[in-house]
Amino acid sequence: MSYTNNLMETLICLFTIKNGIFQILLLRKKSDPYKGYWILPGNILLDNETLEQNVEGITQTKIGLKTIYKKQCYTFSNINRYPNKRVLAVAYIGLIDSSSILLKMQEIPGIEKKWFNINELPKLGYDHEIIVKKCIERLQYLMREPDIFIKLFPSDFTLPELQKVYEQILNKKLDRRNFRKKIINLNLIEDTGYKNEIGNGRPAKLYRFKETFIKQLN
Amino acid sequence: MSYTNNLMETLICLFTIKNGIFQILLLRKKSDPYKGYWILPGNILLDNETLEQNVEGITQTKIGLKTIYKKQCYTFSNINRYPNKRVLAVAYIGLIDSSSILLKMQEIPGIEKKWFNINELPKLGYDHEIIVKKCIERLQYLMREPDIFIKLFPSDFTLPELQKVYEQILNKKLDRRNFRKKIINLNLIEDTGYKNEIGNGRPAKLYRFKETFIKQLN
DNA sequence: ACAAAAGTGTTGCCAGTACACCCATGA
DNA sequence: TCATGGGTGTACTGGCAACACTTTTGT
Repeated sequence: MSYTNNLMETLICLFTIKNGIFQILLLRKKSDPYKGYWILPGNILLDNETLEQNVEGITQTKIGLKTIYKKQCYTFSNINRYPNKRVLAVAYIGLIDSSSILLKMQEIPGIEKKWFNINELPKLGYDHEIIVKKCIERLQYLMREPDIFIKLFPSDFTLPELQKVYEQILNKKLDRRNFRKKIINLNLIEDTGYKNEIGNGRPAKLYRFKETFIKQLN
Repeated sequence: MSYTNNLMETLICLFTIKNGIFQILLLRKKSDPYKGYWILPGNILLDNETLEQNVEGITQTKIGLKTIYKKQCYTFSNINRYPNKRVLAVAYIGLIDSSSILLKMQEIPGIEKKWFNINELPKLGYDHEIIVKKCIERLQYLMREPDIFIKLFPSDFTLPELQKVYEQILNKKLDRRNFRKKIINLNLIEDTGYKNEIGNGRPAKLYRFKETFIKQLN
């Protein structure tokens, strides 16, 4: 019974939508324990930084991005979540849109990272599967706020694309007409006048976030 | 730069309704730093316990209750939230009803505790004022779920009493007729047939939680 | 009788849901 | 011309908000 060895780590569940699919970023573990497994990006908390600073550090040194939108999710404290030593974990949800990934995410030497379809997760190391599950639950909750999707989703986009995002995250089918009505009534997006020309069938209208909406986010 | 000294504490914002007033339990700090200040009940996390076990420990040894309803709220990590050393805090919301306090809460030698009206908080030690604020915000959120009030509120009760609870926690006036309609439509409570005889004016009907509702909570 | 607080009903509005047909494009 | 997927309107429902008068008690 002592209290000198409570290490603390932060973990990031970084979500995005790539090619219309809800995905999460995982890193390949290069050393034991769990060598070869995929795990969440994370880091041990240092004495002289806050959790948020630590998350920023992970973002830059392990993910290869300058900054991400993030929200604290939950703190995990099972005794045996780590082999050999006691480590608590504070999980953060991170959100990023796919065009920011393309434009801004750098490769980092020695780090193997990969986006996984949320329905096709590999076997994860540690208790990270539980942590991912909790973060998804919280994200479903966050999606009640209608302005979250701008974090996940780039301009320009079509409403069918956006609907598929909601359907994947909330894990249920939505009615097309009702969805359109709801999103358009939010008054956050506008028609660009352009159309998405790819794919079968009638081309979908391209929408963008309104300037006023983007501004008020900063 | 090291990571051996990250102490961790849990803190409990224990809320109740006493005499119709929304209150929080604070303890008097007996030693420096912040000697004489009021602070949240808390404890340093040990190696061999989870956060929840630690909260249970506080509940029993510092508050004098066997168990409480609790929910993790948020983890605080400002570098200077503690003088001299670095301590992170995981805040929990606790809820208890006033008749459980009367029947079950024990005095503990050496501990001075007191319930404070939420609008008349004394000067708090550490960053506990910020933590209380965050927990109240989360509680307002929790109150959206209509079954939370059973944790805070004993049977039997009158609807005007219950309404005052909501008004205090949500910090706004509610319409009496609409409030009654909403609560009664939840179908969670029933008329006892008795009336509250004290006070001026027309006596209010006494309600109780339905058996079926109480059962499904366990 | 009057002061004080509790109880009660109606209406309008908005958000959510269910549901079926037409439109634009590529093959 | 047909297959594919996108776009649109209407009607119903339930929850929420606004609002004023009557009832029961103690003094």
